[in-house]
Amino acid sequence: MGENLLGDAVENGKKSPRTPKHWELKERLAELLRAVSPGGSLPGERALASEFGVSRTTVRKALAELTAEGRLTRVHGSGTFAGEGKLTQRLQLSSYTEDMRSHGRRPTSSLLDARIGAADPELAALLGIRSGDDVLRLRRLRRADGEPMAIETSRLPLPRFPGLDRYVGDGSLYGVLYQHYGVELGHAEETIETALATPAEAALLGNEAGALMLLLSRHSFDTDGRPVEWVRSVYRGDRYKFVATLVSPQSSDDSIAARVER
Amino acid sequence: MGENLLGDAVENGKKSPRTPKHWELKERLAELLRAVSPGGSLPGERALASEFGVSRTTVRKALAELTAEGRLTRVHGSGTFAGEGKLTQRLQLSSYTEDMRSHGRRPTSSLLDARIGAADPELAALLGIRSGDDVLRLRRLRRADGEPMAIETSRLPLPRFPGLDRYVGDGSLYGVLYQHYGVELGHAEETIETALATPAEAALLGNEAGALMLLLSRHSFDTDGRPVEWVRSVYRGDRYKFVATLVSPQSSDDSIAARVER
DNA sequence: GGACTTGAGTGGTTTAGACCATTGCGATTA
DNA sequence: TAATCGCAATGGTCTAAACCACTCAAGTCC
Repeated sequence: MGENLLGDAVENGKKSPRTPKHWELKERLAELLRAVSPGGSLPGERALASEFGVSRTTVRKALAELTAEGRLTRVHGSGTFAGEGKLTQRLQLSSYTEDMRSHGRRPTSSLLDARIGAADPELAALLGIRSGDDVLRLRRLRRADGEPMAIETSRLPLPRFPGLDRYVGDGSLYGVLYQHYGVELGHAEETIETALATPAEAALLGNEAGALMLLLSRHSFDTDGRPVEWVRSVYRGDRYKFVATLVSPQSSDDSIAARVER
Repeated sequence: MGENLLGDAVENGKKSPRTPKHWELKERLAELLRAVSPGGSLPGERALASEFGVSRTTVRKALAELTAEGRLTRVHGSGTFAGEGKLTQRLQLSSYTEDMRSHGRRPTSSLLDARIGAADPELAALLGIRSGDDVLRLRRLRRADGEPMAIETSRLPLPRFPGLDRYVGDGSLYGVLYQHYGVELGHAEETIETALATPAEAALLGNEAGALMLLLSRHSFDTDGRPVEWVRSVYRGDRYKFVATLVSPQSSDDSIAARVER
């Protein structure tokens, strides 16, 4: 079995028995969980603690990991329930709306925030403007089938899109850019990393603070290669995964990726 | 300010002051952390607890989050230290080795495991073979500058690559596939999601069990569209992030060439 | 009937304390 | 000198207990 690999570090039968209780408990709870259909409920923390003969603290540590993995959902005054699966989001230039619909989900998006501020030097460089120029900052809450999924913060260079703030609503940003400014997206550079939910994000997402998140940053350019927007989005890690299709670079060995990156 | 959005849920001045101590503590520790250069050490848990007037449990909760975010590194009998930054890995068909080198890192890769087993129906479908056919399973530990970064588990259809198990070592798998079987990769489908490190993975990565991980699954095909391998890799979420370049779907293939010049 | 109150049960936070496992260094020893 | 031992400090695990915040349904009141 796979665990044998760990055994290598152990000299002949001396100090192997150091398996924390919450690991074992987590395994047993995961097993118990398999018998529960999505949305079904589990016993309370205190009941589990006495049933397995451990403290409530230990139970909570095991439950916390299962929750972080998306296998459990916990509701404060209510109980602990089996988790739902993960949705997938394709990494592509198409809009969130299009992509969700293609997965048979009903996407909605609400504007939380729209404000204008001055660009700091770093942001100015990203957006191709001068430091101190006006930047439009939009915050959106993305939902799928009514469930909050992600918080998206876009920043756009106002000098390039004068009056953009007046066109923006709950509708498609890319549609506005095309209709009013003739801008089409050409390519984008995305980075994906892990993060933990801040209290504010958790409150908006119906999540818990400290929950696992996928942090996606997108730097978009138009078909002429000029910067269009810079976006940071946090997605619920327990409900989301990303999909990308990669194509062979060999067709022209001097392909895209390696050289674009300075 | 942005946080005002949260205030909507609070009725007139009644129950706003519900900020857990470990949130506030985390902020203060993060601030304290800014004054420490990467690798520098922080006070011990007990010292922090008494200094901030909270219990050690609360300190540990705050430290745990900072650790999960990669801002701290903790070493058991030794101490707590400021974290290093994150490396980036490009999502592309090129090999791990190439990619790391292009970032100025010294990549190494060791074979942990090579075994042959029978494919279950699901795996058989992924690899384009019949259920029960032989599958070669390879487990590799990837390092950058000697530091363990990821565990990669590849599965390849032996009926398509007879004798492959004899060619495999610490070298390039894709090189072997090309030289002995004339196979070149055409495209791949990748998914990225969050996960937590299992005890076994943590032991190999020098990590802690329960640490944040990026789980990357890759389904690779050759230039003829036939399945070549199915890979699951876990990357340290505190040390890694992924980068992808997206191209516009509407302006077909030649858009790539256009973009390269940019 | 409808609105309100109440209380039991749930998960969330925090404490104080005990003990374990690992590390690293100083003192001791061969 | 070089190896070993011991010990103190560190982070890791676990407990028992208290209290808070939220939910929901049963009961109450109008």
